Amino acid sequence: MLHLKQDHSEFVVLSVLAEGPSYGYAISKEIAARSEGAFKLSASAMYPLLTKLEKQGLVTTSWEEIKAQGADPDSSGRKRKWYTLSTKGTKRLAQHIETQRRVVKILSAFAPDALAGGVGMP
Amino acid sequence: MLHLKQDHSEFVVLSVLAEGPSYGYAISKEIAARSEGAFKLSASAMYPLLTKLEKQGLVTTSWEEIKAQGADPDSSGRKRKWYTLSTKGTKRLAQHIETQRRVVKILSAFAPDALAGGVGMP
DNA sequence: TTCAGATATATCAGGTTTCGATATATCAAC
DNA sequence: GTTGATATATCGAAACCTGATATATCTGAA
Repeated sequence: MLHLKQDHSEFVVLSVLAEGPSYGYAISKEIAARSEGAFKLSASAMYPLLTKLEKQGLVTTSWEEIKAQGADPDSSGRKRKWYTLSTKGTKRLAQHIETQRRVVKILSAFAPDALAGGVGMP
Repeated sequence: MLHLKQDHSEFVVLSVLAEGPSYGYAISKEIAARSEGAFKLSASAMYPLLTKLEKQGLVTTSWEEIKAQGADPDSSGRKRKWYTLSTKGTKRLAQHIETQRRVVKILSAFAPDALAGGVGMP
């Protein structure tokens, strides 16, 4: 299982948010699901990262109160913080994709036999 | 220009050493050359990394005295530290290549249109 | 009904890594 | 002689990741 870091984390989170708003816990699960368990973004890495994205204006946020079925209307319930990709975030994602392409292409120059044909080939 | 970090740095350095022994400064230049200037591994990242590789037994080292043409035979001259890939290092490089393949493959699941076909395609 | 496990967010200390600056010293070329 | 390239290395500041910890709620099985 590969622990995501820095660039990959940001790319993957923005990528998930590109399909619609989501929140920390769900993003974490989505990453594990889409990577078939190969990628892991831990909670202690996730939340600081989301805060950073918010500060940079790549996402906007809003809180949701989660009421249980038949719960006391006055009870506070659980809270859920939704993250929505901003225009700036969309642009950043495009940059990440372009960078990733470049990196993969150049890395293949350091291991031609092994990496060439490694992606998108039949 | 992309600054290499952690995993990529190690992979690229081992990859260069796989073609024969080399030394810090030359490795740095080789990386810049092979990536057409796109990758940069700074000296302050290079030397700690090489020391780490040595401690892990992935490379073996030896010092060379560089004498200038017609220089005083007693002068100390410059020193050059050669790094040679060990058997363990060769195995590690193979692991890196395999990991890199996996990562690229899985990342493409997060940006299918953009990354699929990005490497090794006509 | 009780209790474990999942949901949900967040912070902290500790360790690693990276960057930019700095240091030292030799060599080649002009 | 003086600039720029060669060559290795360390330092402090900053950024980052991990594992642990904290808090609190909801769901489902025993």
